Amino acid sequence: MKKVTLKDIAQELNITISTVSHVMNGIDDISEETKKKVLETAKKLGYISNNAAVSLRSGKTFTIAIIIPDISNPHIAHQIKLIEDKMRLFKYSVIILNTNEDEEAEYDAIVTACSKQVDGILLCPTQHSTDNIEFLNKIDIPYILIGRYFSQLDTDYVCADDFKAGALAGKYLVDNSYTNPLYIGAYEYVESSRNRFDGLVQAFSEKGISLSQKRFIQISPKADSVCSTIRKIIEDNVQFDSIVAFSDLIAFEIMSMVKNVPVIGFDAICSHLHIPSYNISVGMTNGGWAEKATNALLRKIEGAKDKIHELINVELFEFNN
Amino acid sequence: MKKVTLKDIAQELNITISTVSHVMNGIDDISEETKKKVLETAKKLGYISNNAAVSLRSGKTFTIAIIIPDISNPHIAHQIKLIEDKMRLFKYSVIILNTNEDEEAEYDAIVTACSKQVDGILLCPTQHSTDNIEFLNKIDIPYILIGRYFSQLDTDYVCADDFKAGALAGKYLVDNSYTNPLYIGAYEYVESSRNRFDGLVQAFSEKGISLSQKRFIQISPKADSVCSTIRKIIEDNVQFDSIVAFSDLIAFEIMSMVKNVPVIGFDAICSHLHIPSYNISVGMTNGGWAEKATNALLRKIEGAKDKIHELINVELFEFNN
DNA sequence: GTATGTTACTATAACGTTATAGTAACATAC
DNA sequence: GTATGTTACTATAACGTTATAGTAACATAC
Repeated sequence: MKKVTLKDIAQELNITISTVSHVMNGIDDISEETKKKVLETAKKLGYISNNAAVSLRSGKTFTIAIIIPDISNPHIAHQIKLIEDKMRLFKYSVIILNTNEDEEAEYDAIVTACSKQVDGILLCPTQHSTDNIEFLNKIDIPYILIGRYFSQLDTDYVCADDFKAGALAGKYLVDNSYTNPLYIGAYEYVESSRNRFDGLVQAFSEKGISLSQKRFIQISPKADSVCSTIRKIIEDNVQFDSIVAFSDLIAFEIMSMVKNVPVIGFDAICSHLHIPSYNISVGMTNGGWAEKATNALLRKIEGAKDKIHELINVELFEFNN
Repeated sequence: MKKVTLKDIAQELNITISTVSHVMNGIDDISEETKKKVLETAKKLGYISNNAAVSLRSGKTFTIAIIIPDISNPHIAHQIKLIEDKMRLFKYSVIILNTNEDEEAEYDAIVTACSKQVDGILLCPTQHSTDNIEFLNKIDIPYILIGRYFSQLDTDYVCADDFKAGALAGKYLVDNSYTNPLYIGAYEYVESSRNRFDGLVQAFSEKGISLSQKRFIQISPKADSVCSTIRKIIEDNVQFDSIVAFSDLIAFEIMSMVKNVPVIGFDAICSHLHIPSYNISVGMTNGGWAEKATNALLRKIEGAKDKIHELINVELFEFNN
């Protein structure tokens, strides 16, 4: 890779690197004439600043890391698209790190992010334990949890209102006379999964129907596990008249196996993907947490000390494309 | 952010930074005893290497940039997931930059990538012109085109076999007695869109049916444009008995508007997203270009000089979940 | 005519590493 | 007993910036 440095510009014009640096950084103690010459020469030579050097000296990288379970989930991909677009406006770049729901991979991702000297982190945590959050606190880097939070920890977060989401799904079911739902949720540590179930239970109890904890079927979000979970339910002859799934992705898989009952998902993937199918989903309004998470992290990077606890409003969508 | 440096470790053990650096980098001229002490102290203090300093000195960042039109496209998101997973095995991190099909944004993305001193770039080009490719060549950075290539330029690329993809769609249609298809493609500069149409034409001509260029309806990939394009076709009373769309995303949108004819898309999104719907799509076999693009870029970064021209095989899928 | 301020620069060190080149202490060869 | 080799380090400079502190030349104030 060809490298043009401040030194090259300075030599060409017989001035010091300091002067060139001042021009480039808009420090206003350089004459208009010199400024113009520097800018012209920079353009002529094709100068591109060296972020490594800038970072080493100034401590800023204008880079953030987004650590998420899996960017191939369209809901996450969509949120990340919005974040990247917004961050770019503020001159930040985005490093993507997938954890695949693995706690150790998450730890490695945090270390990588720190090694890259990122200015901040957006993290959708695996939630197996709170270790990695404590690690983040120890190294004292600005971060915001996205999509999932720990009720027992006082961290900054921007998440969907999962309890309300579950309650909306529940309300839809009771209103349509489905009284025996099954909830297919993520593994027990994921609070958003539990919160959605709790909301569901609440909606039913408001109508005088009590849902047993046994209606919560736990799956791990690994390959094939939805399939095998559903197969087991059918083999065990578990009774149900409706299904609520932890996510649209899971709901879609269930819908391909179970045809005769309504399946409600979460994330409202169909609001940006025009999937030609009937789909009921509870999703966030106003573009989800992307915008608020971006703003929150930028404020944290700038040193804001207030706690950010945002629950994004949700609504139920019935898609029929 | 708390910073532990090599200096801190060296001071703690009364040795030089050089020695610590050698241990950290596995340069094998340090005694086992010292190695052990260094490693222990590094762990105790929570040392994380400073990538900015490493990069400045060594010239390597172990970071690559992926520049794509829009990561919220599930097909792209899926490929990027595979790339990130693979790159991570080789200690590389991935910066994502969306161009939104905008040539200037693409230029900015390249400049950003260079400023971040990435070791290489994977680019799915906007193809408005060849300017940005020439820019990449000028700055002489390892790069591989993904998903789209320029037939008139001798750049490295890993792409789907678009001509064959179009031919497969065409074969499916003729075999099922659809003789009057409409092709809804991307704007004219995107060669993969044109190649798919050319394949389609070829498949029909093999059966003695000649398709007019007027069957190629061009849309820009902006919001709402699919919708308005289709609406116009219907208003103009254009006759067709089948539709081939440039991508599954476009196909899905069309399917929500046009119900009575088969719509064939590309990318086989349903092979990893279990969308509960009937969908015909031509997609890449063996996981797409992710794996080969990753390998190709890594080899280029290591200095390989041979040209990489890979067309990934495609097949037609009929999904019915 | 001295003090004070402004303009437009420059000089220097430092950020945290690693590449390069060195060296003291000891071992081995003949 | 000299030459050669090996082990386990160390010394130094440099990567490309920016932060900090300076200064010469001129202008203005009273």
